[in-house]
Amino acid sequence: MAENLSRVLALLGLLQTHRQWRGSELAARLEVTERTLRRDIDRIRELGYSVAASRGPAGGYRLESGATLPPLLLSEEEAVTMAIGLQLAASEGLDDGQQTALTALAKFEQVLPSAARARVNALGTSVTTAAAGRAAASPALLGQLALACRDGERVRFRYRAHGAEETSRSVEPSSLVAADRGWYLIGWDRDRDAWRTFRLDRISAVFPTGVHFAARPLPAASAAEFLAASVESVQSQVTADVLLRMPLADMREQFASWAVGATRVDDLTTRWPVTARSVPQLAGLLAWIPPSVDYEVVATEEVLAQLRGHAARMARAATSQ
Amino acid sequence: MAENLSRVLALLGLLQTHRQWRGSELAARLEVTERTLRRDIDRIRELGYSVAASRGPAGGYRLESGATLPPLLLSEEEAVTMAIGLQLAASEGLDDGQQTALTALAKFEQVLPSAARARVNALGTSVTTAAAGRAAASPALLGQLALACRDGERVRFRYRAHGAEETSRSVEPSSLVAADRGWYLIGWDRDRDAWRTFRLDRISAVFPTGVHFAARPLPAASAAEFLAASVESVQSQVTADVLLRMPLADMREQFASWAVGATRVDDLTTRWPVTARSVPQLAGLLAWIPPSVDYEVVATEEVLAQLRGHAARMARAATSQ
DNA sequence: GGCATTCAGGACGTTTTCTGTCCTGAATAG
DNA sequence: CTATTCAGGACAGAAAACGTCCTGAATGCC
Repeated sequence: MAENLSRVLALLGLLQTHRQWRGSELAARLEVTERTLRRDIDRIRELGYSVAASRGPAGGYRLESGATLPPLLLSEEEAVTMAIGLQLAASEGLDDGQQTALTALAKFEQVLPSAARARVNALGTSVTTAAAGRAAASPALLGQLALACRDGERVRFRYRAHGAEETSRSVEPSSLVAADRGWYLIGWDRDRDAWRTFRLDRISAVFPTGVHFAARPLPAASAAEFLAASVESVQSQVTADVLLRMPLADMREQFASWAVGATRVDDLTTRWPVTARSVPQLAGLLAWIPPSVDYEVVATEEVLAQLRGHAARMARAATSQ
Repeated sequence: MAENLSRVLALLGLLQTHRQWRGSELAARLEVTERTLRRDIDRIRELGYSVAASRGPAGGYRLESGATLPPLLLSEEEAVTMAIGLQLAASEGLDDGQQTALTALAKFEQVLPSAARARVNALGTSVTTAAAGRAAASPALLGQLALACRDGERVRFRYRAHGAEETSRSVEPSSLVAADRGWYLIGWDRDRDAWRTFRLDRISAVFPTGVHFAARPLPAASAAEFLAASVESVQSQVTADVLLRMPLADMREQFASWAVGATRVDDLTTRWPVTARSVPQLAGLLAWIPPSVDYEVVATEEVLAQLRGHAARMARAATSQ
């Protein structure tokens, strides 16, 4: 029997739900002697996870941060939230973590109970769409393709290229990239014998073939091209200085942690450096400056022109009917 | 020795990193006989996690979605990404998951190795600030308080109320609420013997006292009041119809999954219903309409006025120098 | 300074489990 | 038809787990 194993796992789970537990209570829950509990705790310690103990009344055991992360025992609720959080992190273009976000997502995709998966899809689309400026990919699709990329599994899907008929593609997926306007899949198109990029929102009816392929290195030239096409738009930044007609102290007060990097110009003016990934995002940020505060944007003429255009359009759009 | 335990855990980890594994390979990695490996697989199955096996060449073991989620074994990288994703999910106001996001975050907070935690803080602030319209709370603070709320642990911190001196507070934290303008902590102020709300960006120097308290139910009247103050601003919505000067098909094409709910008005016009949590957020969304597309906003006069004000201010702000 | 509470861990005997080494079966792909 | 891969019974020696009993030691409270 794996009585032993399941008990230690349960113990880990318990330690993760409350900060502190008295030994007697844990022993009772697990239906073992306190002596055995102590041995279980030792076992967990031997695995490298640090559990601290304090003595005396108000003492007890607690799981602490150690060298490595213990196995996470999540409720289904939490798992759903985490999966959505990951999608957000991925689509937010958390540059550093984009690939890791996808490998983590693949882990969920593999084992998430189907009821939970349904909830992820339902909640995920609403949240991700609302969230940021990027067209959100369907969570289900993202998960499926992330898994296929990770495992090197050939997929077949229907694709509707710009203005063209829908066609069926057989692709060896290589990686997923979030660009400004949406998600792209980079993969080897087996029918056309060439690397291609596919916009995720034009992909439908994906199904994994179960056939695995040997990883095919992106040729240097094309790789550069592909990455240029995607990474450029990910990393390109718009920087601007916003001169706010308000004292630095007030600005700190109202903007809270947004205020990072703001400096005083004079008693009534604050300089607030802003970086965004695109002009629309910059415009979105400016929208949050309180109505009572006047401001001025210092940026390249091109950026300013776009902002003016945007403002003019919005002014026209919002005339009373 | 807990050799046994650690091996099964390692096996679970391996099964989570690739879709499929051959038995011989797993056995080699774990340095046991294949017979023992089969027994380990059985143990995992006995725990309720479903691992499927297929025979013949190209066969192997794979972890599948079952009734319950197996313990997740994440790399530190993945954990960092996930923690940030959770913060995003929480601050994005994932309505359904707001509390779960925090309890999940608390789990991380408790066990995340300190190196990883540092990275979460560093990356987290930058991402969350850039992300959305809400003033982001420091991830560290959020995590700390989430933990204290979950465990019913009294905390002490310094608080600088609006325009007042900084004071020291001793509080029994009850819950964290994300409102439009930022995060709030609801707690019982022990010095004032009353329920209070605290803006997170005015809290500093938090430290947990280690003293636990019995959960004190929010009195109905006050609870209503508190929740009104916060939930109202969370749930209040701004709705508008945007009339886009472009055919529905084109709009679908360009807006992809954003286009949900859009309907055709005539050959050249598309109606796009938008809901946002506030006018600034609405303005932020409008910013993403491509420059070449003209549009018109149908909404209450109040909303329109705010949009006009915003547009006028931006136009002034973006004049060339 | 006592006293209750709580973790720590050695010793021991019995019971159970685990592992490797055989083996035979059965499904599957080419 | 054959090679490959999972499945699982039997067996014996080694190892571990568990409960019971006990002594220490830290801690907070009165």
